Amino acid sequence: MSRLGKIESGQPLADRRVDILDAAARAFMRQGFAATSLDRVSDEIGSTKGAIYYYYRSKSELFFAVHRRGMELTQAAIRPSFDAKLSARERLHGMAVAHTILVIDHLPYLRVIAQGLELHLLERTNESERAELAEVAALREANENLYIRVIKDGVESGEFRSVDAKLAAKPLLGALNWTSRWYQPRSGETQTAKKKLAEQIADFVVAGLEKKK
Amino acid sequence: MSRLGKIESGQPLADRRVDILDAAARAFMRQGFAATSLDRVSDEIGSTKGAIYYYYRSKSELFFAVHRRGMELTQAAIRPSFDAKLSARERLHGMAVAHTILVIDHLPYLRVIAQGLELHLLERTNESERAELAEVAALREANENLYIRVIKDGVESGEFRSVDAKLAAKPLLGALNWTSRWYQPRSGETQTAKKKLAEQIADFVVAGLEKKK
DNA sequence: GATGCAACATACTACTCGGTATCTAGGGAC
DNA sequence: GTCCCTAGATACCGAGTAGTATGTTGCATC
Repeated sequence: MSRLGKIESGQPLADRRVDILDAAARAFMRQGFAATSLDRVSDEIGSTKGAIYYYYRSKSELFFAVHRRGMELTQAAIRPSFDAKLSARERLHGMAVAHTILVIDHLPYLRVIAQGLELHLLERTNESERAELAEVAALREANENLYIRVIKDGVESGEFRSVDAKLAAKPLLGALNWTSRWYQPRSGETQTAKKKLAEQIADFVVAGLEKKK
Repeated sequence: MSRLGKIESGQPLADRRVDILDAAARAFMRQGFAATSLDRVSDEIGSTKGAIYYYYRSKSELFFAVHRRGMELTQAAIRPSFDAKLSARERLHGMAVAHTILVIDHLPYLRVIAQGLELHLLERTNESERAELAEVAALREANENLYIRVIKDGVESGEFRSVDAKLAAKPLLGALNWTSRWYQPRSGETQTAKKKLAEQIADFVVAGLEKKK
């Protein structure tokens, strides 16, 4: 069997890749890129560095993979509300709720991407890493663009104040992403409790744009 | 004296301390704590590691000093508006404007504290570092409390929606702190341009709390 | 003009960690 | 039962770096 494919008895290869990625996300969340050692990451799955290097070619490739996964999760979470046939206000509200619940449910990935790719990676990298970096940046931009577009829609429809959508998206995303920094997972938190929290944050960002009337 | 430094009777010692702190803030901003080497920091002021260790006892002490300075700057920036005898709405607006302008004017310090103290420092530290960490956390809380109190005031006066002030402060601070992540210094940016940007962000966070009427 | 101290510079040590090269268990295929 | 490939484990190296121990320079004071 060639690269990533399953064969009988489950999908061992894909599973191990995911195990490693999850462990890396947790480690990067807690300690950041530089302070995280691959020995620690492999310890967490009861394995050694050899396992990681079997699936990933370098530490930074693993880091980028965490970022990409986080971005894709985000896109998947907010897309449906963005595409819904509703008012801009309701679409934005739905995006913000979904975004916040995503942060809660996938905290390691979302906190890592909220921390950002550390900039020194930009400087001394080879060509392939530079390409991955560009890809991750493009994914980030794609997510941001969904918010920019819905803000524009709301301005044009008269639901929102007359703001510069690109600029307005910044504090809006800040409010949402910040959740990954202060939220502490509560064991046994109900789905309704999560949703209530998400609604309050969504109310805040939507109200920040709405016209007073 | 050989190196650039004191000439006559100024406060050479305090100046050098500030030089080092500024260089450290810039380095920590760009690369984070773990990836920043003290050799690099000292290079930036045309000096060597010996100079740093003359003024600071460890790398983490230097890191904490950057944090403390950032917190103190923040407190100093938002205090006046908090204390002003105005409506809660106007006080919060003033705080947010001052906060944002501070971020722009002291980006290295503010971005470092927005990144947060990396959590692995919490784990394996000695007693004195633990104490400094507690102090920095207290300063952070003090700043957040100013926002919480003004939100409460606004709720009680009926200017703001009936929100949980502690919870509402989170996305609000996220919107403000996020500026340190996306803002790129423009050489020759005018004071009015900065203020215009700050006003728009302040409008957003205030509107997020206000009652529609 | 010898002494003392402040303000560093220099040299060195101990240790961590990314990456690599090599080894190995185990399960199909024949 | 031999081959062989997958999925790692183990051992190792070299670079980078926090912290330290010691050297050095210039000014101030007597």
